[in-house]
Amino acid sequence: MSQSLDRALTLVNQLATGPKTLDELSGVIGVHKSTTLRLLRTLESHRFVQRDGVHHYRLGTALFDLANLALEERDVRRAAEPALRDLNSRLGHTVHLASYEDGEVIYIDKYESRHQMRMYSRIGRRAPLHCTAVAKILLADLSAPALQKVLAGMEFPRLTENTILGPAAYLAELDRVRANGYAVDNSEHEDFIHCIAAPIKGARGEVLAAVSMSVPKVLLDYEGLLSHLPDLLATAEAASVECGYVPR
Amino acid sequence: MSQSLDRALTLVNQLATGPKTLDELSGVIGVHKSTTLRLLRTLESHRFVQRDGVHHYRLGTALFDLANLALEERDVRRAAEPALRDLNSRLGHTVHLASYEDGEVIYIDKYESRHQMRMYSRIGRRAPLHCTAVAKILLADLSAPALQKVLAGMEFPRLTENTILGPAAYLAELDRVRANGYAVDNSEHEDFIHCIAAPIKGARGEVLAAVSMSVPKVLLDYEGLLSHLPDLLATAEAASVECGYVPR
DNA sequence: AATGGGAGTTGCAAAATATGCAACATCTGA
DNA sequence: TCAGATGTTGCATATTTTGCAACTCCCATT
Repeated sequence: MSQSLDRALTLVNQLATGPKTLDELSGVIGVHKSTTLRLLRTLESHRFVQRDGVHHYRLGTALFDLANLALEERDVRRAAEPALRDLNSRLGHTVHLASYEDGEVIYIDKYESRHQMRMYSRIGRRAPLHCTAVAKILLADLSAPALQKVLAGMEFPRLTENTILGPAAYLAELDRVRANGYAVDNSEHEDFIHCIAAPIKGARGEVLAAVSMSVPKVLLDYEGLLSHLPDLLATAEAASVECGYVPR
Repeated sequence: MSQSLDRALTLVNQLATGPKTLDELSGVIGVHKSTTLRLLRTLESHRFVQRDGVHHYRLGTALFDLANLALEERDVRRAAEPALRDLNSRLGHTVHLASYEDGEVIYIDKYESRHQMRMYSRIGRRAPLHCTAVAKILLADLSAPALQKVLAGMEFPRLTENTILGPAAYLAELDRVRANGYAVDNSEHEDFIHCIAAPIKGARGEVLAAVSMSVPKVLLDYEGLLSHLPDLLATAEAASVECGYVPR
């Protein structure tokens, strides 16, 4: 649509593979080197590229600034939406997005089950800390002192016969979560529902939010639920990438 | 130089402050909205911007990719050079750049003192772990198990009367380094030289390298050396930013 | 020191490209 | 259904980009 802009962006992409000379770059976009030079100078004036001594151009610092600004701007909810919606529409189960705020875990988004049986939960509502998979994911990422503080205020009411009942068992569970990279709620909250959750990460690898899938036991037994883990983890990774996370 | 490119880059910069509508963006660059639309579409085709539902454009994921590629491409030595050269030329003292590689600390760059007395050191040479400021910086960032492993193979030969002589004292020193954000070598290596060092960090806050300034005691006493800490830390931060680090 | 080659830079004229316009399309809310 | 706001397209115009060729600068080689 805009030729010169298109060429310039192609140059930037090319520079991503390493520093290049003026002639190399001219070859890539197939124009005269004077044309390339003028494009590079404009890019340079916006700090998109910089000269690397003589004879070489490379990506400039504006990219870092922009990427970081974009990250601040971008909120998890919106960035994760396509991946979560996809998971929800493919499997038809309830998908929740939750985030940690100041000692609490809050549901910030929800994609309804396509089945009859629906979960009682609402955006904005707090998730119980001791018996939900999302809370386990989010608390597992806290620093030791922050976790201790939260733990000090936690209660462990028995809700089902699987409910984790005390700090020691809960800490051990968090260790498993960290080791596995996912969390489960094996009917610890309600007898008839179980749930798996995975972390959505940001550019620095920090956990921004947790995504979970909740399924009534009548539809899928525990083993069947766990078989969806790779799918859930892939969903979480796709959402993470949208939030600036770099896999591996 | 290239008008349309310049306008497009201005748009990208503008979008960094948050999602904008077509009309807002047209206003910023002062052209007809159809022109803006065409620029945005080209940017969109390169994933530099993306449509945020309707009515809004925001920065796209290409920025993340490019920023990360730029980081991999960019090596510390080259990225840190301007800042280090500046420090060296302003103060005239020896500046070293060192990095941690597989249990060892290696000098990867050096800017010579402008004074008569020069340090015996060479690029590519290993720095002693127990008595140099750069090693303290780099080891202080290791994970606990990695540090233990290095510590197991460390020796603590007495080189001066200030040399740290055992693992316990060394670990305590590393705690101080972490707390302070800088390290010193208070004549622990050679009687007549002392030294301060600071970390150069990458995009995820990890320590990529350490920069140090070494000064003969006859030129500057210990207090005088420490008075240069703010300058050294500013230098390290400038180099860090070049490596993708985001302050605060 | 002179020479030659490679890389970068500039002015200019030609022409391809980007632009504004106005008409049209689409969506939202009354 | 309509009004208004926002987004989109075709087209003629002229502005902007382009390639060219000449020139400079820097380095390496003789």
